[in-house]
This record gives sequence, C-alpha cells and structure tokens, in this order.
Amino acid sequence: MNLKLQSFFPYQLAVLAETVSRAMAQVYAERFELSRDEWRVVAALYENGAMKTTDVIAQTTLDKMQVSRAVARLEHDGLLQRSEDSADRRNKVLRLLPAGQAQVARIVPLVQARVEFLLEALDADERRSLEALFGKLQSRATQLIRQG
Amino acid sequence: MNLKLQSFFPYQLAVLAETVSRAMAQVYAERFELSRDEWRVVAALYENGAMKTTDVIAQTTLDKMQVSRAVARLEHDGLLQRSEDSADRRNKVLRLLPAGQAQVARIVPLVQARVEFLLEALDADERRSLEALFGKLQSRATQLIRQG
DNA sequence: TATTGTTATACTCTATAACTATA
DNA sequence: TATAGTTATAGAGTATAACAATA
Repeated sequence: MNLKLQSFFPYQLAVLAETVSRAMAQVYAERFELSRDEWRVVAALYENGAMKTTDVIAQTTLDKMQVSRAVARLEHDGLLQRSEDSADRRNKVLRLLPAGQAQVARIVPLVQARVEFLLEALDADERRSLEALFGKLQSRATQLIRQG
Repeated sequence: MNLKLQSFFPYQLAVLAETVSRAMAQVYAERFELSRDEWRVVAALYENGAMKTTDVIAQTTLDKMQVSRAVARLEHDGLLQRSEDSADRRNKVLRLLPAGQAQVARIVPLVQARVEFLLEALDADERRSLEALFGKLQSRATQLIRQG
C-alpha cells in the first residue's frame, strides 16, 4: 500500500465523493437554493409520500437536528407541510405541498441526467460491480467506526 | 434510474466516503489531534520530503488558505518548519521536523491497517476494477463541474 | 501586473446537550 | 422514565476577498 495521497484509497474516495457531490449541488443548490439536507428531505418525501420525521431520519443519514432545521426552512418556504400524527402526538408527519412537488419534479430530471452522464462511463457489468464493491466497503467501514 | 436515496449513486457514494473518512479520522484526529487538512499536509510532506506550499496545494486538493492555516498550526506545534526559497522569495518551503516525522510514523501504520481491513473485502481483480472505476467517474464528475 | 502566501470576515455546518411535549 | 422533536450554543470548517511582499 502507498501513502502517496493520489493513490491512497480513502483520499481518492473523498475527492471523488466531493466532486460528485458538488456536481449535484450545482443543480439543487445553485439553481434551486436548497441545502444538501433540504434536498435529501424533499427527495425522500417525493419518493415516499408523507413520512414521519423519524422515518426521514432513518432514510437520509441525517440526525434529528438536521432534519428539524431543514424542515423548518422548507415549511417557511411553503414547500412542505408539517402535521401531527393522531396515533402518537409526539410525531410530526411531513408531506410535500404542491409547490414542493413541483420544485422536486423540476430538479429530478436534471439530477438524473447528471448521474446518467457519470454512469455512462461504465458498462452494465461495471455498474453491477460498482454497486457490489460499495456494499462490501460500506459494511467494513461501518464495522471500523463501531470498533472505534 | 431510481431516486430512492438508498439506491441513488451520489448518495451511496457520499455515505461511503463519509463513513470511510470518519474511520480514518478516528486515528489521526481522535488519537493524534490533527485536522483533516493538517493530516493531508503532513502526509504529503512525509511522502515527498520538503515541498513548496504551491506543490502541497497541487497534491492535496486543499486551497492556499487551508494550507496556510494548517501549516501555521503545525509550525506552532513544532511539527514542521517553514523557510524561504532563495530562488523565489515569495515561496515558502515546508519540511517536517523530527517531531513531525515521528508523529506521522506513528499514524501511518494505524491508518494503513484500517485501509487494509477495508480492502480485504476485495480480491485483487476487484481492487483493480475499483481503481479503474474511480478513475472514470472522477474524470466525468470533473467534467460536469467544469460545465457548471 | 501577476503570483505567493497571510489575514479578515461572514457564513454555514457540526456536535452536544438542555429543553418541551407526549407516552 | 423514555421518546420525538425543538432550541441554544460553541466550535469547526468554508468562501470570498482584501492585503503585503515579491516577481
């Protein structure tokens, strides 16, 4: 193994993720003024319909504070609605408003086109292989963190 | 393509990179109190010996402000030495001091062991393939950013 | 005029925990 | 007592640009 940053796996991964993340943020942040956390929240709601805050947290890798703040801003901007869950009044149920739906509907094809552009570089085998490699690495990295 | 975050490529990549990055930071940050930027600077100097600031910038994806601040703290902590370049007195030449060398020498094997643990999940073919895939994706992502 | 590196400033993110309300 | 969600606050990181020294 080589410490030279350019060939050091964690460095390559960090640089690639940062680059891809910026390429996506050029769409949802620069053109649509959403933060990354706001984008994750609306993307989850767009895909799943109404969700409880706890489920959004589970699906987005955001913590409750990040979701709370993203939701407050999205509600203020009229993109989503927050309502109580009659089954357990500690929960909040989140739902995109029409303006939010429309906003996400404008963003999604642009973001998908960018992802497609990235993945065009890979054939079907390579895409499958990438997915498998990510799965293995993710599970090992999670193990490392747990061990501390 | 699927917008569902869990199967959305940029999301998987961001989560993986974040996890790996934390696993590495557990070593250099929690045990050795270096920031990510400081770690990149000392790693580059450890690998290459004395370097001009501009070369550190080129090799670390950090900008001049990040390097300037990282270097100021590393110098304050007695880990590196900053001196002038007689050929062009605008440049600063950076060099690890013995204390810095020793510090990095303690960190490197721990970090390498963690990377080895991650990559153990992959056979030789898979490692090569990962490297190739990263290269293709990085070049496409950079293209996207340039286009804006 | 352009480049290297430092400093200033404002802004955003993050981490931790205290707090309110419900259960 | 425990959980869902909000608020407070301090610290870290980021972005932009002004600036001094040198070329």
